[in-house]
Amino acid sequence: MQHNRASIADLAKALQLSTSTVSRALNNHTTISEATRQRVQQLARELNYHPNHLAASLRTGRSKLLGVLVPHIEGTFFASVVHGIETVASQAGFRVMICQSNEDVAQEKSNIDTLINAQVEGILVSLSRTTHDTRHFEKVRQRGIPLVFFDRLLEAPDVNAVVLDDYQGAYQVTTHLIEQGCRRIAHFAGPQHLNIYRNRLLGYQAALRTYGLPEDPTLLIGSDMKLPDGSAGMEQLLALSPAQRPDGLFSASDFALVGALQTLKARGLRVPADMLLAGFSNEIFTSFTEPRLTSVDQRCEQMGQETVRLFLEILAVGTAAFQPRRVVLAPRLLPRESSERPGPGQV
Amino acid sequence: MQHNRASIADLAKALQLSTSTVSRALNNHTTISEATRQRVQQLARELNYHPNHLAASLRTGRSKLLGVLVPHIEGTFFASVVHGIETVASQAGFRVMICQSNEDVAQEKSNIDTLINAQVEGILVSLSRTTHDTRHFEKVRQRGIPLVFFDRLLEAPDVNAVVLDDYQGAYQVTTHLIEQGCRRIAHFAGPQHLNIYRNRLLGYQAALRTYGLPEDPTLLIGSDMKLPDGSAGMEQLLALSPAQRPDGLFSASDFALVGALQTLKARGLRVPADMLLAGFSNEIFTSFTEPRLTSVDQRCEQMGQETVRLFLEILAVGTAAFQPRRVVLAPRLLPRESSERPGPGQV
DNA sequence: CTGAAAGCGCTAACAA
DNA sequence: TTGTTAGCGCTTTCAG
Repeated sequence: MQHNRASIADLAKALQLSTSTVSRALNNHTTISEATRQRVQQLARELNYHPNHLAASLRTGRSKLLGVLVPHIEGTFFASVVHGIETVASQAGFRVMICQSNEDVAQEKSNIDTLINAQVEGILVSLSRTTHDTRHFEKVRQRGIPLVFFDRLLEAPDVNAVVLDDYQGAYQVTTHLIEQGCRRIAHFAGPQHLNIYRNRLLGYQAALRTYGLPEDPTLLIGSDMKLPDGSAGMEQLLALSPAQRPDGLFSASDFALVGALQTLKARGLRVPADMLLAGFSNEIFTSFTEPRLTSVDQRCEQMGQETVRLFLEILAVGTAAFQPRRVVLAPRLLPRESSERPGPGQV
Repeated sequence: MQHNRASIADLAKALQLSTSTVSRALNNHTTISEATRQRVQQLARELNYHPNHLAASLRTGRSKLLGVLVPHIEGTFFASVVHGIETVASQAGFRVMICQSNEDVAQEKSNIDTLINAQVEGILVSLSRTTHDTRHFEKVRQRGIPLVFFDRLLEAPDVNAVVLDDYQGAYQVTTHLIEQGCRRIAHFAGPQHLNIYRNRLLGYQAALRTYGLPEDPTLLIGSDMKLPDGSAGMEQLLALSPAQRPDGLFSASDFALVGALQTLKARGLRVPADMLLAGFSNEIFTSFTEPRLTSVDQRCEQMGQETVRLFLEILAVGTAAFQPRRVVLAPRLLPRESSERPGPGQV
């Protein structure tokens, strides 16, 4: 007992009991006398006993470990989703193991191995930006480990997933801009192999069609959605002839939107007087800029919670028997100053 | 092999070898023939073999697991520190288990248990805001588990820690404000039982003394450092008589500073014309506000990296033998528009 | 270079 | 209600 690490065997010896009895007492089994239970738990406290989860997991085949694989945890979105995941997971007695792919497929692959080796009972994943196929998830299926995607995924028939209705969110925000008077709305689109950016583009286009507005390809700018991409995109838009210049912008990312805003200001243009702006994700800073930026809430916490719930369902039913399901969350438009129709009293 | 989960025993049987030989082959032991090694690794690949870390850890007594306990992962700071931790940890072959205390001592306590039970080989921790004593870390010491604090800690003689020189950072930023012309500088201070906020206050006071400026208690406002606290604090400052009103503000948190900025603007005051502002932490949004906010870089990534390095050192030397050490990182002042001396040409 | 055997700490039949 | 026994998958002496 070099380091004061008592084991069940230690307790058993000290109390003249068998290890099984001690184990049962510690786990509050029903088939144990109250007296023994008390004695055991008392001594456990005194000796500062801590169960060895490794050993228990190995024996039971249940690690009570849940793997989470995200592109990164910077920014509001993934941090909040992870928070939602932890809340529900810990309620269900699961510990969570978080891995970051850093938007890199290679790391995503090796993280999958790490999680499998750690014997997680399930994997919750949001794909990296550089992931174009999901063959590396085959081994997860093969092993019968429940797999649930959230937010970012590759379309496939039989996947479990929790996603935001990005199409609907984009449709709403675009409609909002139109109703505020915009007629030429630009769109900053993200990598189209990712469902989220594709759906945001589709929602944008659908809204234009609904209102009979033309889709002008010069107003559609694809990028990686970082802040500098937004600045560059806006430069591109401002280079257009006055007739071609948009009166509104819907960016699929708040970061790119801030870049656009900064460029507009640097050029002496005003928001919303000269152009209306709207983004996506409701990053914390959208309320800190001037003007505050209209955005779409992605239900981050709820997404995390639902993802775990879906995992728990699969676990209960069994991977083989479970009918793959997709949970779709409703987005929420958050109109702010950046998309307020310039009043008649203004210049 | 219900789920295609091959074990060493399976490989051994298939190859007519002993499990020990297979184990050695998989772990690239030297005492193994190249031919056998190839055969084993080949089959392992074919059967999609994944080692069971649980079993290996149980046997070797080395989990290769590192516990990280943070108040939360929202915001730039902790997310970046965690990133730094993961980088160095994974290089050293450690997996990382992240727990969030949600700024709650009770959760901090139970997280400690979780980590101990998971058999982590070390614990890296930044204290929750509600932690006033560290008795719950006693069991970590008792078990001889290396313990390293970072950023937030309670002063004690024998702790291992990696911290920013908050005193120096505060001293620099306050000096900067003074050099920009401020004579009455307010300070938003955080909970004083936390080293970081105490040291920031001390640095602020030291700078005032250096320049012979009086310390006016009406300019010192303590709070929880959230955004609304900053708004309230600024209300309080603006309620002062013109003679008492400060011409500069150093907030120990960027969030509170944004609150202050918003209140100033709402009252029709301008920054930096009417008041100079500076914060701490270099949150991402400090570059998104108008004006951009002066802040102090906390070396987040580096802090994470150094914390792991210190842990690895302790692990190498042994907890008992290791002479507790404190690593202090140098802050970096980032002057931005919010603290630019109002030029003579301005109103 | 390879094999036999023991055991990490725990749980769960089965037996008493 | 408690004890006996076996074994989860792996590593590691010790022997050959």
